[in-house]
Amino acid sequence: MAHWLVKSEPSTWSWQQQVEAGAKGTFWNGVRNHSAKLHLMAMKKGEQAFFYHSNEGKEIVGIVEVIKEFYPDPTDESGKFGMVDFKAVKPFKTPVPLDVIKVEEKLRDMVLVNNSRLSVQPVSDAEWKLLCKMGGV
DNA sequence: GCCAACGTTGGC
DNA sequence: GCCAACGTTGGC
Repeated sequence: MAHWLVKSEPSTWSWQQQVEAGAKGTFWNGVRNHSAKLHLMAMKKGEQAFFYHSNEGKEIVGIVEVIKEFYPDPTDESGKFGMVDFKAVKPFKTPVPLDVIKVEEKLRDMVLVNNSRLSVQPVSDAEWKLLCKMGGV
């Protein structure tokens, strides 16, 4: 099973809001990048992703799960992009900030470190396990 | 608030 | 189809 990492600016959509959305979750729209779109399309229901706060916090704050696979984004006039639905699974006991990820040798190949602008990215099994441990989950 | 990195756009 | 110019993202 694949794992992922999604980014959001807290001022746009925060972890807190994701939690408040509850079990029915919410859509994840706004992706207008083809690499990110390909990752969204590859997601399967039940797969999990890290929820990362960009700009403010710059840390992984929790885990979300895919509850609806890729479907067209009605707010995209071009019709090229789409979105998935996520629900919050559980918060990190200890959020893992970017600077900690950067200095951890095992995480230095993460897309988050090397291509910080990609808003949806894959996470390897090893990275997933380590980050869960670091987050106290 | 600044600026580097990246993606996209548009002229040729 | 190439590449310069521009806009956006996101770390600092």
